Amino acid sequence: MINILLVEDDETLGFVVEDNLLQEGYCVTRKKDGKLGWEAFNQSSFDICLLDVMLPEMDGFTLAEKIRSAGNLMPIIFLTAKSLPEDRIRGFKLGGDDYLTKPFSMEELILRIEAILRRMDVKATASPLGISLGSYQLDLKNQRLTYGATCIDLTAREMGLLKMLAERPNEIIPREEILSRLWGKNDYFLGRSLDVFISRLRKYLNKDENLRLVSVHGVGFRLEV
Amino acid sequence: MINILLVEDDETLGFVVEDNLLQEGYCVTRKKDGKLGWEAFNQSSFDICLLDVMLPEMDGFTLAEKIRSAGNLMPIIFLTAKSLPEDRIRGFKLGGDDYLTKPFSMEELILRIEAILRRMDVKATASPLGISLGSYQLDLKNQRLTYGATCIDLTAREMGLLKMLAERPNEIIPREEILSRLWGKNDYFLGRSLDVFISRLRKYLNKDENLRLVSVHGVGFRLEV
DNA sequence: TCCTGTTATTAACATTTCATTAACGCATAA
DNA sequence: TTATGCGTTAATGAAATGTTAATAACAGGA
Repeated sequence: MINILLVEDDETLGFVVEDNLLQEGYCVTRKKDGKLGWEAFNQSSFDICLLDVMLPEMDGFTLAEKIRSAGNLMPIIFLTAKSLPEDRIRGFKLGGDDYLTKPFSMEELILRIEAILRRMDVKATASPLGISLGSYQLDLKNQRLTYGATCIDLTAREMGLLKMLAERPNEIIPREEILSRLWGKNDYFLGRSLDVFISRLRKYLNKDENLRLVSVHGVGFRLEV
Repeated sequence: MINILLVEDDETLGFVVEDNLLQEGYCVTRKKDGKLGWEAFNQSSFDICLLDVMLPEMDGFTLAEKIRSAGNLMPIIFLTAKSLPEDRIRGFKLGGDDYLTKPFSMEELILRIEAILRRMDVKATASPLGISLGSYQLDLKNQRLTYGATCIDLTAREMGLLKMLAERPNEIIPREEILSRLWGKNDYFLGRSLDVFISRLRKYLNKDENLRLVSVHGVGFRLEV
């Protein structure tokens, strides 16, 4: 379980960020000013900090300095409205830290968090490193599909295709979209190639009765769970 | 034993610093340019870095960035002739780093090193001197691989590669990442060179049945334990 | 400087892997 | 029915990798 300390005074933004992170499977502690953030930091242990820069009581940079001078090297991501001069940014990045200028997309924030956790080699076994598919488990990191004790190593393309289908289950993914995203172009032969892969995935997935890879004639494919 | 990586091109200054640190009981590895420093970083493990900023081949900041983006949070002290703007300094300090303007006294340098090590004290024990690999033991310090009574002396590259694989066992390490971190660039021939090393490591590791160095076609390699 | 041993790289050839293409049969829709 | 789309298996060929040997680069010593 990954613990995140979020210090943000804006109620709306804070709620949105917290909510999204919770949905991603992270454990979030939210504080409304620097002082409360500092107290929270001292009371339990976190894996990563998200600090707003402009905060009441104690600004984000000062809080970060206190955390650092307490000997803690945990990664910090600053959320800031004003853009910073280039060399200051560079300084932060050297420290293993990062910063995001508001407004930012949650997608972007989550990507950065994941990147940092990966860099820190945190064994984030509970996060989106796998997708469960019925009684199967798709291991994105190791590019393999496990079913009980048995596991099937997938090729890069098989993985890409299955991931694409599994990310949007019970939804038609158009052939056109698959081809353009995975193959980059869309001609007759690549279309046939896709069919070969679909056929193979069906074979891999046939252990689970209530997992069907259905084709929608003339449109695309749907992975039903 | 505290390992220090010192990257300094000035022969005189480098010698003086190294000598003083040795007398203080530290273990020092000295390199003459950024590129060599980066290689050294990848080949063994250090507790702290002293980087000159102005270096041939690759400057100190760039080297620090590479170290950080390799996921390493070890403290870095920059040795610099030019003084830096205030907010840049602040950025470095947030990162647990520090900087000294030349000329500096050895006394001052040693005080800063001690201060940083004290701050890190909690984590000081975390620097691994060896990695166990099934029934093998990888001795980072002596750069050798032991299996029962027998031991194999590894070359620097063999060590760097095996270390990289062993640090993240059961996980695919992309060819691309290996080449860019260990070799610094990624062309066809270096790729073949990597294959030669993989082949050799397999030979070294074939005593232990349940230790497999698997290749993932088109992606990279995985060391399974 | 010239050796000499060590190590990394390149060459050369064998082998494996995998996406694509081919081939044939069935299903679907007009 | 007929044309087209899809399912499946097998054949093909290009690219990636495995392996061994030859060469190049390099450091250290005589």
